[in-house]
Amino acid sequence: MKLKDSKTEEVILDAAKVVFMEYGLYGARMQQIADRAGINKALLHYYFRNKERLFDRVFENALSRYFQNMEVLLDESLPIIDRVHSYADRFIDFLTEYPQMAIFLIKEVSLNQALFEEKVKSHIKENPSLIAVINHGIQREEIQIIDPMLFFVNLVSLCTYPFVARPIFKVVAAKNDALWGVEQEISFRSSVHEFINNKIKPL
Amino acid sequence: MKLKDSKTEEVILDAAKVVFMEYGLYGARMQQIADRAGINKALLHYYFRNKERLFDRVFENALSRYFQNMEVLLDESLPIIDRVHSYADRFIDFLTEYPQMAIFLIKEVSLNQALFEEKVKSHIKENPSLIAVINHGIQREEIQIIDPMLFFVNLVSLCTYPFVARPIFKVVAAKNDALWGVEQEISFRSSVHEFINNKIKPL
DNA sequence: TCATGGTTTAACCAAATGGTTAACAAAGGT
DNA sequence: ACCTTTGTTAACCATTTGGTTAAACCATGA
Repeated sequence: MKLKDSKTEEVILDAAKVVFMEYGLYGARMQQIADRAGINKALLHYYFRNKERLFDRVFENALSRYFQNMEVLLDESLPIIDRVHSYADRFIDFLTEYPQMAIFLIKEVSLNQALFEEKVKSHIKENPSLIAVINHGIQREEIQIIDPMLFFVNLVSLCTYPFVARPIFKVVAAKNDALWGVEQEISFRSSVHEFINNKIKPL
Repeated sequence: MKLKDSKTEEVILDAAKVVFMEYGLYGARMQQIADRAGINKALLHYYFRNKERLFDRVFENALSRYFQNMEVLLDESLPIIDRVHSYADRFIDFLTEYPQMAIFLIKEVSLNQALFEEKVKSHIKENPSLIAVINHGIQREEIQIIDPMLFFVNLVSLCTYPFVARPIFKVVAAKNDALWGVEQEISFRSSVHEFINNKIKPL
């Protein structure tokens, strides 16, 4: 028998994404998700059994997106330093498109670190890691960098935290008659690339 | 009649701090707080009327602590660049002592930005701002810096995000046979100071 | 010692919430 | 037309949870 090719599942996932992103696993309400999806609450359970399973799916999708932007690192045709610059750009692109994603990950990870580690491990196995690529570049004597892990942390911090703490920065900016918004995106990006150039020395 | 100088209020606030920090306003349970404080749940309401008021007190305390470390900036006896370095150190000291504080602020701010702005405004009025101090230094031609607001965002990102995303970084580090923990604190601090020195030019 | 009033508790309540059930609608195969 | 499977809903249930109440507790001043 042919199944009714219902879009319901997708509609639910979309709604759940929005609600979970904003309120987290505990804060989100099943009724709220059902309302946003325009369906009866029981349908949520019909499709996803329970809240946690629904959340898992949303979280899994978010994680996929989060790791998707790492693929640039594999492009062997580019010098490593270019790949790092692209990586940073993709990272910022990604966060510009899904600004809540970072904070969503942070929030849930801080609540349930074990679950996160389990979920991330499979992704991390399939995906290239910036650090591995850098280490490879060092071994091939293509680049020089003091501490790859520290570089990674610094870089990701520079890229991510402005999105995570945007509301805080907005208040601070307003207080100081400074600007902080889309207008600053270009100089923000430049500052990240400048940081990369300061840290990675081509040989 | 003399009031029993009860420490109950303080005991409750301590317990509430821990629970709210971990689970946030919505995730925290009054019973959980009462249990941790070793008292009856009704006492919470006796002292703080309701959950939101209790949360407000905890949040207010956290905010005070958060702004406390800004006082270095006012020490006119120091050159501005030294004050910035001290500011960064205090910032990291603070987050080392209260690692959950940053993520706690972020989480609650993202849920209720209006409330945060209201609460922060009073603090921000009484406290010096790094940006204001830097602007002052530029005007006095003591230092040169391209974009104070951008510098502020970059600096705070470098200092804060490693604490916010510590669980994520730990997983990444483990995957790459790298280290990320207390042992790296010194080189982490150095990287922040290095960033400051790269950006601020004394005249 | 005992009345007073702040402090603390057990028991309770109403609302919210995740989840279930049973009935119904729709759609396809025969 | 009729049956079977899938999709959808309203009504319901059990539990959780923030909050209330009334009574007990206990230090103190008279």
